Amino acid sequence: MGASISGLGRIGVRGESGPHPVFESLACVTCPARKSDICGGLDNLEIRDLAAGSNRIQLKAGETLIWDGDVAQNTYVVTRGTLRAAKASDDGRRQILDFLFAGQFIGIPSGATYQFNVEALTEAEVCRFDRRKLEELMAKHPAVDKGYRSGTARQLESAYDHAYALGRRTAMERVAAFLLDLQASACPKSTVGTLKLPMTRTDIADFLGLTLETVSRAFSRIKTLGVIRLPSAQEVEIKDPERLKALAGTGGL
Amino acid sequence: MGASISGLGRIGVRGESGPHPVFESLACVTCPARKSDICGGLDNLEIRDLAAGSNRIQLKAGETLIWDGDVAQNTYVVTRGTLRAAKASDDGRRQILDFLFAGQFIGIPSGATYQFNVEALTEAEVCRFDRRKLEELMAKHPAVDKGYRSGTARQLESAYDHAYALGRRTAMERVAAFLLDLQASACPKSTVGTLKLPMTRTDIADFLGLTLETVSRAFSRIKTLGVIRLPSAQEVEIKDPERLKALAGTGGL
DNA sequence: CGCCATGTTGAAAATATTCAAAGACCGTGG
DNA sequence: CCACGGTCTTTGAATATTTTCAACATGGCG
Repeated sequence: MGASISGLGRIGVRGESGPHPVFESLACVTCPARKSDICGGLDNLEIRDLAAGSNRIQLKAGETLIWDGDVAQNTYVVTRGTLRAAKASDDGRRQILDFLFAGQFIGIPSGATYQFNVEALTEAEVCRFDRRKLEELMAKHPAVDKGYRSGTARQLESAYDHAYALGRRTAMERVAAFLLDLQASACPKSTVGTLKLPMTRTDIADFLGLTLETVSRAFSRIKTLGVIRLPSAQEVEIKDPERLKALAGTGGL
Repeated sequence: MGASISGLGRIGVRGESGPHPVFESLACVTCPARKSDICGGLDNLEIRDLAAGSNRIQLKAGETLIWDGDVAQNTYVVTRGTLRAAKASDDGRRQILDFLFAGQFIGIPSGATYQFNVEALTEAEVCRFDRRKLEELMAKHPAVDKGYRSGTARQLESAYDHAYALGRRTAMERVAAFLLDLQASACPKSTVGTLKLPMTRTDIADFLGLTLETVSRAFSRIKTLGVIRLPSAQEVEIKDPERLKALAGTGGL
């Protein structure tokens, strides 16, 4: 689906090489994240400014983009693949804060350092913006400022929904709601109605505040009820969205 | 502590009356939120712009400032008292997202409507900014823009910490960490080291994703261990902060 | 002084976790 | 091409934590 697009995006911009205005702005024009928060408000001429302040980074599955505690110098827009943002404590516990798909941005520092890790779940590509340059861009282009603001607000809202799920939903409800959220998101799909999960049961558990066994049991249960089908462990076909909503307990929220 | 301050703030600005530049800017100068995100970057001359676009609202304990689903027209800065932001589902479950003390702002809409309630826990006062005027102010004063941005980022970070607590901490750890957070916050104190809780056990439970009984048991347990003292149900004296940190399991996060 | 909301404590029940074992899947190398 | 090893997933049974239900205590306020 994004093969030719990302192919173009990489012309003359291998790995961490510096910006290259003409090709970069071309890359922007065809970028899967072209309509995303930061880039969305600019026209194809204005976007050159943005392209000049950014460059692409290729990530292999498992690679870490952001380390907890690192000095926060960049903000990234995901252009391909899936990443996860997580907090880990040194006793081994982990809480995944969000799964990041194409179009989302990450790296909103409140202080001098990042307070979470970001790792690639699959092969991925991100567009890197230097914070200082990005702030200049925001000052120059109100559309960038506004996009950044509304993107941050959306992330805050999503964090609030997540808090409700973690604090007040049962295991079954969390898993059902998770599948519905994925369906509505930019999560890869094999066909419409069939999700191709880029994350493991452990990842899902760490996102939902459960154990991997509990997640697996919930999947099995929902399958047994005939609400989903599992062609493979990574593929989820939602056969009955209405009943899935009922399982998610989406009664007024 | 804020008696004379809020007294001054109310000169000629009773209830929901309109802005009154001179007195308002005076109110700003002595406002407890003078150094907060939105107002903090401006000098006493520039702040008149802000004062002209804002007005004070008095709230009684229990009053609702924001209704879930309302059109998001305002952003508020808390100038006195304590509020709570929460999501409620119509089956009676509730998740408190944050307790708001003086200096914090609330009402960052990602869409057209608010997605949570905000209610006053105590008698309170907030400063209301019309969203449209606030956006003009952000365009005009980079300091306001920056303050809003960093305030939002801080809220996002706090939401992430909360997600870790809700997803991965035990009941005991959540309660212990909650007390430490309160101690570090603008939560009212009777004396240094003694918190004056403006919220009930039920509120704490709904914030921590627990039941009120579990919260009560955790308080009792921590008291029995000699780590806190409870002069009354609403007062918590932290006798041994180090052991409280240990109970919070703050081992690397 | 007494009422009503708030808080505490106990015992039983429910939910999710932990520990354990076995099965499925994937990629690699023989 | 198939066997092998490792990772991921599923499922079961025992255990732990938290919730639920219930009763009683406390305390602020009319």
